[in-house]
Amino acid sequence: MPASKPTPRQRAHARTRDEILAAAHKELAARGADGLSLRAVAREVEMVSSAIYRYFPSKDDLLTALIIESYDAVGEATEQATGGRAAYGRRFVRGCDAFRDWGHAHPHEYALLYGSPVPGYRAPQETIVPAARTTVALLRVVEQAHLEGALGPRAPLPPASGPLRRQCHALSEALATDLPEDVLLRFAHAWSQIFGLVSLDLFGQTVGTFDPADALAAHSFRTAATQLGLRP
Amino acid sequence: MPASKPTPRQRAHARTRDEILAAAHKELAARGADGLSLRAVAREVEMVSSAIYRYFPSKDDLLTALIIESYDAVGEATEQATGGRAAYGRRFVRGCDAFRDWGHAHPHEYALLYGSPVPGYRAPQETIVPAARTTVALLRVVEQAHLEGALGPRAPLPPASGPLRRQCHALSEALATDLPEDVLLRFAHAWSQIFGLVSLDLFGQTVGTFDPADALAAHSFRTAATQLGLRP
DNA sequence: AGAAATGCAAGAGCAGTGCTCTCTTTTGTG
DNA sequence: CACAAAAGAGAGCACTGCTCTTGCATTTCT
Repeated sequence: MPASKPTPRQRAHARTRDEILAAAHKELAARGADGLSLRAVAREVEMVSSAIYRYFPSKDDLLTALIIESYDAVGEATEQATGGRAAYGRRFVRGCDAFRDWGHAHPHEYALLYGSPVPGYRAPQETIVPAARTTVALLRVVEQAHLEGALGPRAPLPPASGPLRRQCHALSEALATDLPEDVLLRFAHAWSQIFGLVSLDLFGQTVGTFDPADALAAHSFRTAATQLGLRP
Repeated sequence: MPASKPTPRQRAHARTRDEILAAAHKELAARGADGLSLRAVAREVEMVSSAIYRYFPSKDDLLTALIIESYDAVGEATEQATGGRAAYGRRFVRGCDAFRDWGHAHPHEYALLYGSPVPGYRAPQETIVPAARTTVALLRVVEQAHLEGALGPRAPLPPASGPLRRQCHALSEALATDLPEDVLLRFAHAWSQIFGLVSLDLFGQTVGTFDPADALAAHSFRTAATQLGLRP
């Protein structure tokens, strides 16, 4: 039973759902994740609060829909940025920049996705795939570089423990990639660094040190690319 | 006007304040930052909710007190771990482990300190110093190693832009350290990586990849230490 | 075309929240 | 010991998520 025939009723339902979602996004951007009030959303779309429950069984479900949309947005942005024909190092850095820029443009969404988990909220299965898009976009750049033999010299890495090597192996299979273990590890570290920097920046942890963090971010991303063996 | 003579009344006030704070900590640990309800705290200490306001003017002030306590706790833990006479690389890694362990032991506190900023809450000035303790503890290890000339070889770094060099310079003065610019930058990257990894882990961003993240964490911290030129 | 089924919005209401105000009780101190 | 200051109690306001019932509109079937 695919969308063989969207009845007028279904169309109306979907349209209202989208309206609610748009209003919720607006609220989220304006007031943040826990300032997000179902009643405020209801006011925005000129409905009574209880009517929202016809479209989203609970606030968590509304939140989930928002999270998925946001993951897709940031994933899309990063994918876009990593495309093109530039050198792999450049594409990687551009992807990082896109990630950071998106965060700056949507701080509340970023906080929702990458910040403290909302208490009582358990991320459902369907968020996992969109959540991975950003990371995978960056990883694909490294993968392409590796496949073309364009990966330059890298500093030696400490030896990996048994469990860690097993996780790398499992991850390789899950991602259907044949990146060598050490590249995978380097990528994990690079992603930690990138994510850490952007989070420190957006969560206000850089005040009094590297604030604004633009210059540090540029240097950090470039360093990460270099450590991965990506050439500019 | 220092605490020249704490009157019985002041003592009682301080005692009650501490009780409230302890109860709030308990609530925070149990239910998380926005599950933290003033009324629940009041119930815990067997007071009526309005009575709390004699001790904390608002929920934000209570939160601030909690934040400072928590920053001090994690800072203390990290400082402890970086002490001793072991090699600098070991001490650094131990500090990282302590940071991560504290986060695992107090996930809600970690989220409060390092996660999404609580909406509407603006961290007051007095949180800045305790907030820096953890980072400074790790930095001091690097500093000591540098002073003793024990900093080993490091991979080359991309060139730093003008603004970045200025920030490094200002930071050096603020920290009263004479670490060279490149070491400061490497430290910033290392801290980003450490922080990023712990946050990814604690915020559930590693599911399906490196989960549990213990092995990756160990490798990450070791790598960070190596990149800083710290010898095990 | 008329009747039945269905989706939908509205409204009231519950239990909870932060916070303010007033009033009474306790308690340390001149 | 009397009194003023501090602490606690309680009611109340505006808000929250969520549930349930009640009419109304629209679609679908006969």
